[in-house]
Amino acid sequence: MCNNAQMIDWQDLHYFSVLARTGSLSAAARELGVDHATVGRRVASLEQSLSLRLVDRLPRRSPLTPEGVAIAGLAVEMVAVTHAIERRARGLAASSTSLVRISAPPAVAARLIAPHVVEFHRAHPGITLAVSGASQNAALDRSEADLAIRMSRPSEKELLIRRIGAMHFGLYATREQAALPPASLAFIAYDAALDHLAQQVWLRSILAGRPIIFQASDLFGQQEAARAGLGAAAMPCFMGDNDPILVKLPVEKLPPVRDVWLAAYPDVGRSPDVRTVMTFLAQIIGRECPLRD
Amino acid sequence: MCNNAQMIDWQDLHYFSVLARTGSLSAAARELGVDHATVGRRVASLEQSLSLRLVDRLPRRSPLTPEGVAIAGLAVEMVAVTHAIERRARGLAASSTSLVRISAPPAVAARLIAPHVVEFHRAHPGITLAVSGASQNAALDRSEADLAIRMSRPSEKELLIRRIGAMHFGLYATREQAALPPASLAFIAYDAALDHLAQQVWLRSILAGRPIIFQASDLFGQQEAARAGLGAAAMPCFMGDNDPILVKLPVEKLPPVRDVWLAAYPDVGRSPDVRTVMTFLAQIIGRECPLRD
DNA sequence: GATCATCTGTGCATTATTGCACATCTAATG
DNA sequence: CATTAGATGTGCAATAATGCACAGATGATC
Repeated sequence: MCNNAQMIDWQDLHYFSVLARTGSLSAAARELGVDHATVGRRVASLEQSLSLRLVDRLPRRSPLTPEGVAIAGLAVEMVAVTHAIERRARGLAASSTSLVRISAPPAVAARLIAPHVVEFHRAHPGITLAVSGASQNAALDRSEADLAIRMSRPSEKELLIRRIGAMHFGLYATREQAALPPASLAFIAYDAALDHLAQQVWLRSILAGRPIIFQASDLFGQQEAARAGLGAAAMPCFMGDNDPILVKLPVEKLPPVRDVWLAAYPDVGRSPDVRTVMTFLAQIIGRECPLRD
Repeated sequence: MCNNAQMIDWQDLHYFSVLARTGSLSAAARELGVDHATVGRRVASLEQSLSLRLVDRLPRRSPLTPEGVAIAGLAVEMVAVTHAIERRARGLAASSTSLVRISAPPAVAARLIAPHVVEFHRAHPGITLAVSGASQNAALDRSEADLAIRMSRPSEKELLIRRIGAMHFGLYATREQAALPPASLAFIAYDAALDHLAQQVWLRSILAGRPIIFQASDLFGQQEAARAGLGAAAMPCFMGDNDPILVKLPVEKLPPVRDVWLAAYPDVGRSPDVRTVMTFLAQIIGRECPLRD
């Protein structure tokens, strides 16, 4: 009923140990990457847990009380243990540095994932990413990939499946092409083998008698052709919007939105490395292809 | 930009160390007093921080991986340090056990605070409470009390002042009295020295020619008289509602609501013991006299 | 073999924590 | 002595963490 005497929150001890070493709430806050108010509250919480005053709060500094010095002397040991844990963890991770293989549609692999791999690796040196942009679906059941990004929901029941983004499409062309009378616009599309794709169906539905004068088997080719002024191409917004040469054209019919799915087998998905990568992918794709517009 | 490689949250380590010792999320959760889902998330968070898999998650148990055993072996040292901190803190607190003196209106002291002092002391053996129910306001500036509970807002600017409750009043009598025709009801009130109190003003406003046949200088006397069937008394709801003999009567005019204030000098209010007591009082009074109905 | 108790995982509502902005104070500097 | 920079404390909005309820799985028990 009386909640004041709860067990110590170890994170309170952590923040206190940094305050003890740095001498001020603000300096501790900078080192911890939090607000100084948070450090103040955490230390106050520790004082309540211990029923001890650890810090004299003055307007410009927060020197430790004698009791605070005593507790800080013990907390220092926890700092040492934490550093030992981090070193040990790095050693364990390095001795079995993890390879996580991702299969994704080529544009997603090259334009959404690849640009961010550097920062991911910097944060997680123990994880190596292998990103395959093959256009056919890699077989997860044969361990050709650990993670798969798909533009349609995988049907296998035993997979862990997560919807991580919504890909929006638009019609893009150069400024010169965009300035032409609409009736004289020409189009760039996939070849017939990909006529089933939602964005291809959509593109065909807005032709209104206008010609497709170039067919490519992938988006990169379509993008290059559009950039060269050949005509208008249906593209994911993350490609079109980030291309300084291209502009989005107004259209009579709403373009499609395709869900982006992330799939993995459960046993693989339990691995913390794979989960870390899943989180990273969800963040990257969620940012460029948000679930809500 | 990539948040996955944050510094370790020490509380994650804490939860992991309990999981390591107890063998299951549910057992760890019971010991920690949290939900098993919370333990699971905390351990997952630690795994992401360390980029290590610490636990094999099976449907009914969560055995440690070899890496988990290694990290748990280090985390045990943090457990030992935490216990040492707690013992040291208790020793420091006992060597200067704190007396915190509270001044409060008599009914608040006796009926709201006193019943909960046992549990407070159990949780905080290093703090002794002295609760004074004197009806005149103890002087904080002369250190007659460390904390004061007041039914009107203290006017001294230099005090820390906190509104901790809203006291509601009602008219209470025995069931037999309540069954009488309203015109024949008699009343119990304070004596004239307390005519300025809001609840006394209210009571006089609803008399409608009916008599006050008993005057008492405090609420206890009024309560006992009401319990004896003498008539109806205006009382705080926390007294009337908790008295099995009394029932609340319907009234034509809304009874008053009086704010409950907690006051202390800032230097005293910085003491963690005093703050602990302030939190306790705010909880107790906030529960019986909530700020919002 | 059926049933039950207890475990883990997850979506969503609720609660707690944190960040932000501002006020106030003080030490350092010119 | 005036000004400035940087510290702490606090109310409130925003965000994160937690609890709850439920589903599904499994080991123990009958």
